[in-house]
Parts: sequence; structure tokens; C-alpha cells
Amino acid sequence: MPELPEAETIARALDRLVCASVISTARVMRRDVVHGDPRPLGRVVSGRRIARVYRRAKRVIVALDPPVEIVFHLGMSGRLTVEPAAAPAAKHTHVRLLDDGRREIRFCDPRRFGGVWVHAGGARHVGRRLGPLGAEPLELTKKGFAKILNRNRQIKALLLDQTAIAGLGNIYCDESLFRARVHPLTLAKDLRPVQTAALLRSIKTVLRAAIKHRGSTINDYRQVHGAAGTFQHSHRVYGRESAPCVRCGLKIIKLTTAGRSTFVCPACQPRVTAT
DNA sequence: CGCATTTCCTGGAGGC
DNA sequence: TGCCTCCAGGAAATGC
Repeated sequence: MPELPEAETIARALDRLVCASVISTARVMRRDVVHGDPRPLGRVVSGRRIARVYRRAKRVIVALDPPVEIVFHLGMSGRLTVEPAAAPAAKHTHVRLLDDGRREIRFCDPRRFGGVWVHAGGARHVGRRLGPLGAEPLELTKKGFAKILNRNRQIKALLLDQTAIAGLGNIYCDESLFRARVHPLTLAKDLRPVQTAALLRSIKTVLRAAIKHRGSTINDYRQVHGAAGTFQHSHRVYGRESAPCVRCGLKIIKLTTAGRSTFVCPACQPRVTAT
């Protein structure tokens, strides 16, 4: 379940590892995970230098020079790793980019909720055919956040909506809502200004802490060298059904909203209704 | 249109 | 051990 912190961790590590190397060939083992430019991937990327690797929302973007962008969406089980080209590839490895150092950037995604989008022509095309993306949560202002929240929709569903705010997934929504003491089913427009401010602060605090811990590993997520993240040890509500709330000791409950498991402390996160 | 719900996919867990 | 069902979730598709 790579969300913003996991994508950021991978992008930073990839940038350090492969920046300035030149892609010699690409191999696509499953064609249906590659989208965008219809030409064979090898033909599009061969001979181009990796200019930088960065993140937008939950996506990891490899920018080449001359300009081509390879956008990786990790979905839920996607991994991006750097391995010696001679090392055996894991099952479900769909795309392999060989560089001039005989290393491979490998995209592996058993559940195939992720994918690769190839855009010749550079950054201005990123996002096209990927759907419109909302604001980066770490760059949001209080005012901008309040504007996004002025809707008649459950706050958690809104936070998960990538066209509203781009980068939060199930884990960091629950963690942020808990820290801000906001019930996930509260209608966004019913949040009081102090709650809106607290929620934005919580979102930023949680995301920054998770990046510092190299992401949360529940099942599939791994860093580029294969190691797990460590932020899962700092989760306060996510995955803690029936365990005592770290703040009040009452049992954490699990409910379902927006088709997602949602963990909440019924005492610390009271529901708010319009006055 | 806006919002809620279903669907896609595989591996791991748990029941028996 | 083996077979079955269920569950995880990002985001597109579908329903209302």
C-alpha cells in the first residue's frame, strides 16, 4: 500500500542510486502494465540519461534526458528495486530497465493495481491519462485546505480522493484523523476551523514522520534495496482493532467507509454534526 | 453532476 | 496437507 511517504522514500533512493546513469535497454514482460507512448519501451528510453527521479502524489517519476518521463504507480503491491542485471528477477516482475552499470531498475507488482505510464516530451505531459491530481498535502496552506473541505462528504472519503488531495491512502488518513481527533465519518463541511487546522497539521506531521521512517511496511512495500520501512511501529490506530487506544485506553474499533477498513477511537474521535 | 459502491488482482491467513 | 473462503486497497467503472 505505497502512499506518499513510501513513494517519496523510493524516489529519493532511486535518485541517489541511478541519477546520471544511461538506460541501455528496457524489457517488458507484461505489456498490459505499460501505458502511454505506444512505441516499444526500449525504443523510447534507450540511450537516454536519467536526469532525476522524483515524486508526485503516490507516483514515482523517472525523468530522462532527452525528455521522456516514466511514471510508476505502485498500486498496492508494486515494488521498484535496483538489482544487478544478473540477479534472478522476482515473480511478477513486469518491467526491467537496464542501465550502463549493468544494474536493473525493476518494477514488480503481483496484484497489478499499479502500472507504468510513458510520456515522451517531458514533465508537462505527466498526469495526462492518469486522471487529474489534487494538491500536494505537504504544500497545502490552511486556506487551500479549508476550500477543499467545503463539501458535503465524509472527511475520510474526501482525504482518500486523489483529485482533492493527492498522496494520502488508507493508513495515513486514519493516522492523521486520529491525531487530529476527528471522526472519519464527519462531514467535511461540518468541521470547525480549529479541527480543520488540526487536521492539516496532523497530516503534515504524520507524512513527515513516515518519510523519516522510510514508510510503513504492512505486507508488500519495500525500499529499493529490499528492506522494510519502520513507520508501522508508530501507527496509533491503523490495524489496531480491539487494542487499547494509546491516548485513552478504550478499544479501537474498525468500521468500513469508502469501501475501506477504517480504524477509530470512539472516545478520542467524537463525531461532530452541524450546529 | 455528486457521491457511494463495486470491481479488478494475487498471496497470505484462517477454518475445517 | 489440502482445499476453501475471505481479506488487503488505489482508482476506474458503475449505480443511484
